[in-house]
Amino acid sequence: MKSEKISDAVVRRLPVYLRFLNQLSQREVPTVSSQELGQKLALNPAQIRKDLAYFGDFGRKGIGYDVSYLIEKIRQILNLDQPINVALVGAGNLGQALSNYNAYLKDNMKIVSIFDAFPSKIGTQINNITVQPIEELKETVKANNIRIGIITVPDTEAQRVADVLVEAGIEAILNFAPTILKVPPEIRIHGADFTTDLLSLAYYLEGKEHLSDES
Amino acid sequence: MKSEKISDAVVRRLPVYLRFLNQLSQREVPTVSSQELGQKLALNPAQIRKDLAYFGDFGRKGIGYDVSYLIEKIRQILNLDQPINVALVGAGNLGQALSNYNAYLKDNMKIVSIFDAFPSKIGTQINNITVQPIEELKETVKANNIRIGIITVPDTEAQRVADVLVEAGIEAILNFAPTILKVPPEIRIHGADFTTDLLSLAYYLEGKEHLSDES
DNA sequence: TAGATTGTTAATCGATTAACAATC
DNA sequence: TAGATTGTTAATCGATTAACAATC
Repeated sequence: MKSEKISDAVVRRLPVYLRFLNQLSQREVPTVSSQELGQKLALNPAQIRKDLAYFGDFGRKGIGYDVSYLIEKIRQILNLDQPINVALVGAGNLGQALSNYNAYLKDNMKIVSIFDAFPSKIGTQINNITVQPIEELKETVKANNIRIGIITVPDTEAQRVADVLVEAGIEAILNFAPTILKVPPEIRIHGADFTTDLLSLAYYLEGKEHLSDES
Repeated sequence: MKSEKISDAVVRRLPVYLRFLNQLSQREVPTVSSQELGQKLALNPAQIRKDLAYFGDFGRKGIGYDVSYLIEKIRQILNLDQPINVALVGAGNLGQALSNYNAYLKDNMKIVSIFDAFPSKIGTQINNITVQPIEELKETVKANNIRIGIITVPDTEAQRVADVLVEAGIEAILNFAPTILKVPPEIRIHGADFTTDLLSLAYYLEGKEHLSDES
């Protein structure tokens, strides 16, 4: 076990491990090797061992990793052994989809409040949560111990919403708007803009060569 | 201009450049420097110049990049100078959100068909597109020159859908299901699972130290 | 004991950044 | 001409992978 700084690349693989381990657990598989994990997750086994070894000696030589134990450990590392409250800002189509999509519920994460700026949205119910005006965000975040904010507003509003979230004391933001947001360095922010993903896929389409002008 | 292989990291930045350039274009800004791009996009200017130089000499020394010209070039590189048809598989909440979210329309990408396995969904209209059964996917993809597939079905169905898309001759897949899909190497696949993003954010929350057992 | 598999060091690979001559 | 900024090479940095002693 080292105490080097952990790179984001490593951290982002942890939920991937966790998800697959949960599947193994359901099937009551007792142990798993880095070999098998690597095969199923399309990762190098050495990388998996190294990732896990940053946090502790979780495996047993000659045996592999105990599935239940590793799940418990990864959940601890990711702070998922405590409930984490999330606020969603933007009750449009995407926001509604995310709030319905409660897959992270079992991981102790829960959207507890939803905000919108549009008057016609305010007061409506989404999954038993009443949509509140953004003016109430700060107070609600503090009162409900909300630590993560999800931004699903139009890109023109995203920076303003980010500012409000930061002011309210949120610690991390998942931003679905296609804009680079400016936040203080202590706030963790991940971009989740799928239009970027989709457009970049077009690069790989065949049938048209990328020739320079002077060809 | 080189003809090295272009890394995916570079390709994924191109849509980010494009998006910001489009904003500049709307404001009728004539030219932009790598310096300014870097500042606004939180990237190193040298990296931006290097990224662009892979594809051609688009800038002018002492001046910067002509906004309109660079937009045109990046669109060509990304194959966005031709219309690209997209199929969406999974007409649930997320799928509906994506199909409403027509931000990529202006980039020549268009969802032209929507598929679902659930009988109650089939025949319903989403944004003027009639939801079809997955059985019709192969034929429709071929008939409509659909080249990209978006998967928004439950993870248990994702691999099966991917197989159908591949068999239908799709060239690239954007997968929102939280599973690692197996596809032939010539198929480009990007994962867009936001639960991974969200869970990894929890790692960065303060207030609980990651101590080893023997501390 | 023999086979399997970890944790970790060293080697490799690739991506980012700095620096600067060329030139608008 | 002086200032700005590119394109590109070289230097740096960081992440991935290979290899293997330790050991279950």
